[in-house]
Amino acid sequence: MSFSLPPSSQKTFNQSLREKGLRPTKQRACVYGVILDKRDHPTADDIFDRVKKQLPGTSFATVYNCLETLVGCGLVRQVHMDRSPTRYCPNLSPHAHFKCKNTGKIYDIQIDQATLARMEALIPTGFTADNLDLSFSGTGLLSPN
Amino acid sequence: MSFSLPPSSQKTFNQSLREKGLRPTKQRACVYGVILDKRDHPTADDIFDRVKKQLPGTSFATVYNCLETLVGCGLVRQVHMDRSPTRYCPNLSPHAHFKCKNTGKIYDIQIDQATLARMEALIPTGFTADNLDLSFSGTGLLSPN
DNA sequence: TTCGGAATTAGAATAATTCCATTTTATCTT
DNA sequence: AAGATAAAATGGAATTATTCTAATTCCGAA
Repeated sequence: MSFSLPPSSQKTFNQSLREKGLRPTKQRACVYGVILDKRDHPTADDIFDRVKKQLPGTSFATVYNCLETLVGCGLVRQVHMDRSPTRYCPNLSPHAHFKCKNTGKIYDIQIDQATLARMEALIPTGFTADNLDLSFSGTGLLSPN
Repeated sequence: MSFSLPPSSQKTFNQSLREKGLRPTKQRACVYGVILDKRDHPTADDIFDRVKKQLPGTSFATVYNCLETLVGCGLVRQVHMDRSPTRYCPNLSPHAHFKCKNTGKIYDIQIDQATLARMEALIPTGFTADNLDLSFSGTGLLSPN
């Protein structure tokens, strides 16, 4: 029925899906699990590899389906940097992303409430945003050049 | 030699390319021209169609090559919204983008200096950003639902 | 005016993602 | 508990934006 998720995540997982009338399948749990487990902003490809170790029969399409479902439930978020492959992130608090051009590594950067408010204030009247994306690219700590 | 660009843009165009030891070819001028002409954040595809009207022999690869060159010279900027096709924009002042989910239209939103400074202040010490992207998605003016 | 590197071209190749038709599974009903 | 039914998973083909490659053309300097 379910899969090896830490108990509190398990509960959130079941609830979020059930709220939308969706089934908490083992594939969905597994995908969610690997995203929670190693918070390195994996791509669908990375996730596929990790999921296959636990559920060998899983197909690529299923990984994409599960990811779409999890995003739809608000359990994970997509991270887009330029047109590189979509990455997935279980951090639901308001945060920006920083991509190091040397290492390719992506860092979460928390956004404080005041700065968030200022950014939202940029939106002209009459427009309603349901999504905000802030990202930086450059060089991170310990990166030469 | 060159192409139909407004005189002041023509000058910027020639200078920016020459600074990098690149040639101001007619294809490059034409691509730059269509981006300046209709500031609707066109995709490479849109640009290809518009360029072909003026220079029928132009290939897709050339459009991509020219765009890459223009971006490299700082004459135009890429706009990325999720994983939809890259769009191009000649607005070089600090601005965010708002994409209306109903119409697909993209709007420029100016970013004031104070807000820009706050966003830059989010970057942790030791990190150096050479690029900042802020984008919103939601519903724009006059969009039903 | 000729040479050499830069730019352009057409088409093939790649990579991420989505689609489709079929099979399997979970849940609901009895 | 068994069967019905709708949802989910599967494998492979298809799509789409973009990049690559190899051959040709062009421009600018000597």
